[in-house]
Amino acid sequence: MENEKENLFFEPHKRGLMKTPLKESTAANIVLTEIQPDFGPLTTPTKPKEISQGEPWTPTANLKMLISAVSPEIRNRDQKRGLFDGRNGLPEAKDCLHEHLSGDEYEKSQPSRKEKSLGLLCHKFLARYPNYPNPAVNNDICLDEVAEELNVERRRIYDIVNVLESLHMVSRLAKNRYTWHGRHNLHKTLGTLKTVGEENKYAEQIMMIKKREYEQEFDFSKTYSLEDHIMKSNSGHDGHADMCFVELPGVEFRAASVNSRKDKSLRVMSQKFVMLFLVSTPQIVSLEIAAKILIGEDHVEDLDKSKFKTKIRRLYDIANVLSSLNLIKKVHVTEERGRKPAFKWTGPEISPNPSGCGQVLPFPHSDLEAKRPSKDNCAKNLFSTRGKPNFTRHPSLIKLVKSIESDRRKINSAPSSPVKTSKAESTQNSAPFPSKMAQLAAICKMQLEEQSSEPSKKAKGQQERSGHCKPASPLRTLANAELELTAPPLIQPLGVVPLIPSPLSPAVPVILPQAPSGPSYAIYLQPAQAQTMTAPQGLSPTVCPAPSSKATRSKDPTDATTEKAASDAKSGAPTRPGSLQPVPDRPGAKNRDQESAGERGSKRASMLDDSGSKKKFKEDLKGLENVSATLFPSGYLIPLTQCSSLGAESILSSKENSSTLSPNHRIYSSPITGVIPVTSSELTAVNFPSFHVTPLKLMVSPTSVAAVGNSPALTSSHPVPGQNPSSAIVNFTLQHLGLISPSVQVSASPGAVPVSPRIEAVSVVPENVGTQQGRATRYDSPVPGQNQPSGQSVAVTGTPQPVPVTPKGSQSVAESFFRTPGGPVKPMGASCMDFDGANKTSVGTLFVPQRKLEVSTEDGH
DNA sequence: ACCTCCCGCCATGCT
DNA sequence: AGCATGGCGGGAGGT
Repeated sequence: MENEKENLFFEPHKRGLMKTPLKESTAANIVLTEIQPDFGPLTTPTKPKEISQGEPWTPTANLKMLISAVSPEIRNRDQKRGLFDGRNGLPEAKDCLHEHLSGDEYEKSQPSRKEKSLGLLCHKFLARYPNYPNPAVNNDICLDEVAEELNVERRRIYDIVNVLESLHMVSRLAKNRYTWHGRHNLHKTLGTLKTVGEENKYAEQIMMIKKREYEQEFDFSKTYSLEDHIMKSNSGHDGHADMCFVELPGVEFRAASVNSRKDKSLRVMSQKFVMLFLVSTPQIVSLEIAAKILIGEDHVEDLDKSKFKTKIRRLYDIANVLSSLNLIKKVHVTEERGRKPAFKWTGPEISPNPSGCGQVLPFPHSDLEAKRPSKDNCAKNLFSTRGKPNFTRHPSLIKLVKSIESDRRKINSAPSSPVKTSKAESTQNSAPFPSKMAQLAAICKMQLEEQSSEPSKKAKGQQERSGHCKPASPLRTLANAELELTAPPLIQPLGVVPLIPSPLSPAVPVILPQAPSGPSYAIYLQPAQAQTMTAPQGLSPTVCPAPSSKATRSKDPTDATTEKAASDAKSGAPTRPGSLQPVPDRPGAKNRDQESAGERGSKRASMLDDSGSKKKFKEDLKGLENVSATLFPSGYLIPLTQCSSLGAESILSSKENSSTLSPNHRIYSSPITGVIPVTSSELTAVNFPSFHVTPLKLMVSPTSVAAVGNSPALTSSHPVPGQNPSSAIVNFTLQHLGLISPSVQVSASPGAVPVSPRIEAVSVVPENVGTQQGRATRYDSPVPGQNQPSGQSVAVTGTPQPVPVTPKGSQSVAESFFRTPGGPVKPMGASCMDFDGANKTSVGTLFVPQRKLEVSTEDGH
């Protein structure tokens, strides 16, 4: 197991390389490996499924047990696998299954549709890689391999990868090969997307559409005009930009070039979709609106139903992936008309600028930087070369890029012939499975241990793992070590943590004392994930406000808090491992290097021009700068001391979520999934285009409320293990932080509680994301148990605890702070990045709808 | 009956 | 031509 862990942590892709060691771990793995070769899908195997079945579950019996416990379905799978294991011919195996199992049984054994969901698949996928991979290692992803390991058709992997690519979490390296960047670039990417979104006036478009709709309700004639209006406007200036794929500095190109094909595609749609969240005040976007806007861009004119339908389908695909990343959460917005599916942004708040202050990209750039105000400057100063500008790729540029890339690819691809590797890697299977196992285990663990007192330990363990650092592995590089070290501190709950004085000190041994406090784990895991994990089980910390709140329910907010925490956890979860970690790494440095920085730089430079349009950034940035400065002078701040960490987290979290927006926003912004923006203005603005300003009532379901309450701070603050922090505390904290408005308190009762005067009736019902289940662990999970009992480690990830309050912000914060490109030091940039948002805001404010808006989060289905 | 969205056909475009 | 990508929408599972 250890080996596996190491491998996993270090470099996911490496696993393939590492495989050998992995194999050792389990005989089964070996078998799989051997078997796989037979398949010999040099080309892309059409149906990995078969293959996969055999492979995946090699993991330890313990894990299996856990998993089985978790789900009967899983159990069935295992059974199947067992059958397969022996076999060389998959078909035969299947037959056997059929024979052995009665029709019903067989059917049962068949994974249900849910099990095949893209969200779950994405979770599995994500579990294979660390949120913050060590750049030094090559984190290559072989699509074939992954498809096999996950037992899905490659087509599905493309869906996931395309979305991840849109976020620059992966980049195409060559045919069949992608490089995993994890979340290193995420913040930056989001910043860029936000900027682009602003440029495109998405917020305005949203408002227009809403307005239009609103009007339509009573007046058809108007509708059209409005629509046309909107559409035109959109298509007009923005249209062009929209079509382009927004690239990030370090990561992007290949994909685009490769895919020059259709820039609209899932990738672009994904980016646009994300932009909508980033620019809208409430950060809640309904599918309907998103689809309209996306269609509008392409073809304003026809809102053809079929087209709309197709768009919606795609959006679901994208949403599933984003949900798995804990960036969004499914909610329902209820308006007069009825209830509409929508998604709420649960990711970090982002400043308009390319966030990456010191981030990742080393390439110098120009325009963007120049434009960028302080943030960028900060980044620049800190890292001269680094600030990468973001830009939208211009079609014209694409060709150039392509040629360049093609050359590069040729080079890259040659070596890569994926197939073989994959097989070889197949060995990895062990790894992958472990991850799965880990996830499952994590879930189980969470359930079992929710209440266990040791969360902190687990967390630590997980953290390390998650961090992709392999705990004991000799392999670790300093960087990793640093990461690990830093990460934990950040992550850990305020109270809990100990140790490492500062993230900066890399030398410090990673092991954190695991305090009994539960929260610690929360830290590791990003809230979002945590949630996810839980949710599936029904544990849903988030969901159940009541339990969490028990401590003190004095205010509903508490409950809300819980939810939030959960949601946060979810959101954070993906990141968990790394999220907190301060990864000093320079993301992708390696990869980049491989790619030829020079090319990129040049490309980018050219790109910059294109992107150059973003003057907005500057403005935004300015605002952000101020904010950031105010909030956190420097990333350094973050000595992980408990106290400090808490403060930082809270702050950060609040920042992120609320982002730049006005104070009001903060409240809303809270990562909490269900949370509804308390502030009436924001909500109204976004949601309701209506011009009339009317006070709205916010109806918050308990859950949602709970969510509100959850603030990262809380999480961090509460050392208490799994249990939710007392609601009172939470409330206090939140309020204190500004996450929640005092007025907002949430009531436990299911009924909605009027929050702000303005809001008349907004009810939020938390829905859990469908995928929640699998999410839990990522990378960490895979390794069941090195040091810790397998279960524990897993648990960390998945801790179901309801309240793990990891603040989203914490994650982001951590990232920003730690991420110093060069090293530990990167104060300014990070800080800058995180806090931005204040300035922007709100177009939406304009309209205050009289309508009532209800936002409900779905609990797990 | 509606919401989701899996599944896989088949177009597209690179090699 | 062969293969990698991925657009697309039928249609089915879930609720």
